Amino acid sequence: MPAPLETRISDLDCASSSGSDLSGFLTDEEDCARLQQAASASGPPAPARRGAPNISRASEVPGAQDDEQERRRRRGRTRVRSEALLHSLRRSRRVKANDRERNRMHNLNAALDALRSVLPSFPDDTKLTKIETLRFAYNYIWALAETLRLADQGLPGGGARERLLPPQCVPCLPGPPSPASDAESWGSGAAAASPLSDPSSPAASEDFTYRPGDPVFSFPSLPKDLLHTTPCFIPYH
DNA sequence: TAGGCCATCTGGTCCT
DNA sequence: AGGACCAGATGGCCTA
Repeated sequence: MPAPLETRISDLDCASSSGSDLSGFLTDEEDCARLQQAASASGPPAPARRGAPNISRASEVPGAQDDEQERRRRRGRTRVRSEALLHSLRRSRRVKANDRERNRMHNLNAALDALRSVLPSFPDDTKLTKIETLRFAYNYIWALAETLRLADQGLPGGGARERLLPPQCVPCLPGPPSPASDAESWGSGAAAASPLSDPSSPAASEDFTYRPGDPVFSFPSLPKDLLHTTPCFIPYH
């Protein structure tokens, strides 16, 4: 059985709105305040103050208990008011959900910005779109793993990262997963799950081809001028 | 002006 | 029950 309307309304958290731009709608605080005001107006009468005489409205208005039409009108007004309150309640919850959703998307965008910041830099005034950022990061990881794998195949003794990547690329790279950060340990996991054997890897897609010595980022949706200003993807000789 | 990208709103579904 | 997540809809802005 649902809680009484006035109880649910009083439970509303009125302090959580972020002051968002909701032109045309009530803010959360406004909604809550209005709901609570309406609830106090239409809810059951407040408990009598201690010592105050407990006198009902009906007894205040002699003859009102006999007026069936008046009671019916009051019931109708109460029902309409309750429906309006429920509508406002839904509205208030919707506004709060919108607020959370907005915040969630902001967090997602912040994560995308963080991802952009660790990808090799493009010209400062160029910002990758969301889909480009994800594709780029995917290819970037794949290419690093593939470069290490090929390098470690052809260059015994490891150290492929240092040999293959120019010094300016080092700040671009995410750190290795463990403190033992030699090329073998860094690349072994990727080699074990080689992108070449993965049908979802760029190498397995007809859109992507990778040959040693090629610039490895060549997915078609990225503008060519961006690709050619990428500093980090040509194997270092 | 069409198309791409983005932010926001919204209702449904899943999870805790 | 409430929050997180998701996908669709919508409108604004920008660019070719």
